[in-house]
Amino acid sequence: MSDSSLPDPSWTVAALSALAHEHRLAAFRRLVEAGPAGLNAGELANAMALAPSSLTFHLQALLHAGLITQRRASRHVIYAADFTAMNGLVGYLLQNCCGRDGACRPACDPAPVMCHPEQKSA
Amino acid sequence: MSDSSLPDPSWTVAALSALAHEHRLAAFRRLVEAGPAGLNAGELANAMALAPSSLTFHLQALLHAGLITQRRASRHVIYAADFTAMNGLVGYLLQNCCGRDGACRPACDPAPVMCHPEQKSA
DNA sequence: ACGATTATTCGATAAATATCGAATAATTGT
DNA sequence: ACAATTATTCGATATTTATCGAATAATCGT
Repeated sequence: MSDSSLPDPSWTVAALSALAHEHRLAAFRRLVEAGPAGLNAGELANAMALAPSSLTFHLQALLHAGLITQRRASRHVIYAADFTAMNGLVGYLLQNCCGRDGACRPACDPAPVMCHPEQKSA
Repeated sequence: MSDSSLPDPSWTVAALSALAHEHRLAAFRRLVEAGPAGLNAGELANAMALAPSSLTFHLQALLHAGLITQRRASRHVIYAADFTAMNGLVGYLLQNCCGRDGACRPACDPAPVMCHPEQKSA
């Protein structure tokens, strides 16, 4: 498998823009930390010192770029990182911005790694 | 080994911002294509339909973020992609935005790859 | 030294982004 | 139904970004 359909440049720009902000990168990192369970808007706004309306503004940017998902649980709205989308973004960068002969390829470095991720995915 | 010093979040935001624009992503991709030899400002401005002053504006953004290098050759100014910097950016995303158990790891997929880039780096 | 070539800086201007408080919507508990 | 809780939308405003033409700087050829 390996879905292999790479994102197009215009989506990539949207995704990069979404992450290219201090607060949004921080929020996304927290959501990555939280895993599929996600975090609600209140927890997030509380953790980062931000007005609720400002946080919503940033979450909309991430949501619109498809990097996070949104669901409702009673009166909370829960956000979670979309790892598939992030996967697409990293894939795009590796394939288009790192040169043909892998001039930049940190991915395999940190561990011996046998190059066959499990990809559990929920 | 493995330089291991990861970029800090604030540099990461700068690098993401630099790439988060249609023209800059396109320019960077061309520079990646061109490899260490690079391209001069004129070739770049010509290839993309952009006023020279506008291109300079975008190249400064990439340069300031450390994603490209600049050197002079007679009356041309030649820009080249900095693969080490790109490496750092991808490394940051993989380590901080992809979950602990590698929820997003496309890097090892495309090729068998033996993970030893040359990194000439003049 | 002079004109031609190449690129950057300098205004000026238009457009997009980020911020917040106040008003509105959605949901729950009583 | 009503008050309380949680989150979003709606202005209003300040800041940053992007764009271009014109002026300046740097280098080359002759």
